[in-house]
Amino acid sequence: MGRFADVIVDISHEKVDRPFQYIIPVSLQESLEIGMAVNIPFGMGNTLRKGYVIDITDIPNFDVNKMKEIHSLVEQGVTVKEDAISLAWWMKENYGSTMIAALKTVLPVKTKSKPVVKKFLCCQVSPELALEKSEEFLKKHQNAKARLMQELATQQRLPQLLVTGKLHIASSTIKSLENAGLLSIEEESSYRSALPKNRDERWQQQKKKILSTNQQRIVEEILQSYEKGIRETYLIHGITGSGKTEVYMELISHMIEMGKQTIVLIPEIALTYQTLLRFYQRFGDKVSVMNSKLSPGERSDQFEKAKKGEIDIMIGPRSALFTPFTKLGMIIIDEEHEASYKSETMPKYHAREVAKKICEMKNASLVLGSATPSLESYYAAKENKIKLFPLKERLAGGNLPHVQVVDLREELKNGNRSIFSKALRAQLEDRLQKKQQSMLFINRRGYAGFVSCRACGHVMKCPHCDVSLSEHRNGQLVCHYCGFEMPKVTKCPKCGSKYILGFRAGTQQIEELLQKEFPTARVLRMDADTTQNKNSYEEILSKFANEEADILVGTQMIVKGHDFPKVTLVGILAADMSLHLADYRSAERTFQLITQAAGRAGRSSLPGEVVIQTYNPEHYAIVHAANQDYENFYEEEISYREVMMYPPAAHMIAVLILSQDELTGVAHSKELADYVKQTFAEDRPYIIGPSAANVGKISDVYRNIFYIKHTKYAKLINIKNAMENFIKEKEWNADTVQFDFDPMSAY
DNA sequence: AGCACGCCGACT
DNA sequence: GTCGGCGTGCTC
Repeated sequence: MGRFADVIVDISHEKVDRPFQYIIPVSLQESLEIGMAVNIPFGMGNTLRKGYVIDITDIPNFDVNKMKEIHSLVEQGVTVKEDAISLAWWMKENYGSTMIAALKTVLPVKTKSKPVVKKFLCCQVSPELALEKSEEFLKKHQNAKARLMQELATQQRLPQLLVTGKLHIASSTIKSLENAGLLSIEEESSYRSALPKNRDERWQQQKKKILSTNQQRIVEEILQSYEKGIRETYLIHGITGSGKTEVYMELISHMIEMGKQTIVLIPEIALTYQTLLRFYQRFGDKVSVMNSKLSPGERSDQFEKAKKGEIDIMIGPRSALFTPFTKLGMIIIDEEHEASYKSETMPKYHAREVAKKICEMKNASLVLGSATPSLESYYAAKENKIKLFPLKERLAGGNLPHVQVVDLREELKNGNRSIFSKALRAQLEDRLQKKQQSMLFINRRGYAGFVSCRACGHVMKCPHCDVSLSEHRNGQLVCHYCGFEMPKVTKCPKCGSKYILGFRAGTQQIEELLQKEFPTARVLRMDADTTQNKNSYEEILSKFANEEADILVGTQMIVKGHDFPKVTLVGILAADMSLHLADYRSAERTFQLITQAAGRAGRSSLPGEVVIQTYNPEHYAIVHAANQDYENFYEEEISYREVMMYPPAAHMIAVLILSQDELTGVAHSKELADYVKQTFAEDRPYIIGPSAANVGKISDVYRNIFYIKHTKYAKLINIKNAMENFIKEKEWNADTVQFDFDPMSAY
């Protein structure tokens, strides 16, 4: 037992992102272990802060006379296990983040990112009085206060992050205004439980289904090599409706028989009542569910259960990966191509890669499944790095749908300006007569409900971000990036015209048009607007499943994992909407979206029909999606990636420079890119940029971006480390630099 | 992140 | 002179 402890302080800031050494008091000599949460006196005021012990040693690295003692253990603190610390370290190294950010990611029980506790500054006086106060402060040369009051005059409620970021306003200033009664600080959080409280008879346990020979073969092969002690990665390429979930469940039940535990990752959007139901029916109380909206208490309960071995299966989104199972046997990642497996906050890790690492550490196997595998996984399969299992038949009764591609340019030539092509309208008519159901899917990426002036073209934009405001149902104009809100305008601020209107969100417009063209049809709509309350998502789906509607209109969210046997027609209205984003994955994403949407049709003995409407019928993503031909899509897409040096053929880091000041942001990004160019000239990295990011400003923070491409991932890590040092030496205090390895989308 | 120190302008 | 806000630097 050593005398000193290396502690990482719970402050996410590069400046304090290093171990601080503390003396272990006699009272803790016996009990202190690596990974424990401790209270430590920190800074000149010796304020007690939380920290994590990452090492215990006898060698002091700091003047022992100046060293402080650990104050105490954190009551009910979560201890990070040693493997979790080394995992955090691995993530910090591979993705570039602070150690504490990595630790908190690995330690999901803590008040991690999601349990949205947002702080708001609320103005306690009228806007007029606030302006008055602002001028008063200005006269007294109290600039910071004046700026803040001015801001509060225009907006009653400000996110605290915006204030501290935008105006460099120190916490002391906020505090003194709070004490003066001019503002108050409100905290906001939203929680919801994943599991229904009252479970009806459907939650009874059910016996397993009989597997097809194909399914059985996959299960056996994986289990046989598992029993031989072989741990590898498997990719199940199962077309929609081929029964991948049955394979997972069979694998899990064998894991349970062997006394092993399983983590099942599912994209958050697919984590629905029905999915959970299936797992509960099979495994009962051995299953637990993670959900980003669970309260910290509920989360901690779940992990406590997992640690004690009271459950054998954890189902959840990305964060469920860090379930502290002691006897982990397998990690299953369903829909492994989903973009939501990539974290958007630092460290920007990919669940697939971290899962691989966890499997190596804990001696477990990794199973990936998808109808449209990511290029990454399929590439690895082709290179024999992972084992591929195709699952090419639909289960009994289901046949692949017939697909028809409609060229919208032709429709226009023939004078059809409506959203519905002639073919689609005829098909809808037909289904209504036959009393079968249809689904209409709109690819809504990049379609915001923005407000613009019909006279001069002026678009209402957020004053703090480089994005247009969207109109909400309550009439407020809202910024989706920073939460800025303002009342609806009736007059164009630029030209004074009163013809300033919001472009209705796509789905709503389609719903109205459907009602007009098919007055007898019962239409349900599902999008971000109609699924705001807790259960509305389930309500809409079960209404549709009970055939209380003929047509379901929706966005991305309707294509996920639901079986509606009576659906025989799927219409994809704007298939190429996502094709022209400046983004190397746009073809892949379009292919996936169309394939998944098309897979909704013909899930029973009734034949299915899919109508794809597009302006680019000859684009390979659309052609191959129409043929449900993954293989050829892959070949074409991978050769493009190879030529262009995009992942997975090569690797790439996106370097995002966030700055308070526009000009220094541009200067720093250029400086950093030049540094890489010069220092690593002989490694010949391929550098794109720097330039302003797509969204050039969020919450008054300017965003500049450049990309570095190289065939060797390890080389990119070297470059990242060098950049980190460069930034540290340059002391760019006002800037933050974020790294994103093999990004999922353009910045 | 948050606390203390020190600079600098305003007021006695 | 001195009071007090605001920026800067440091934290085992």
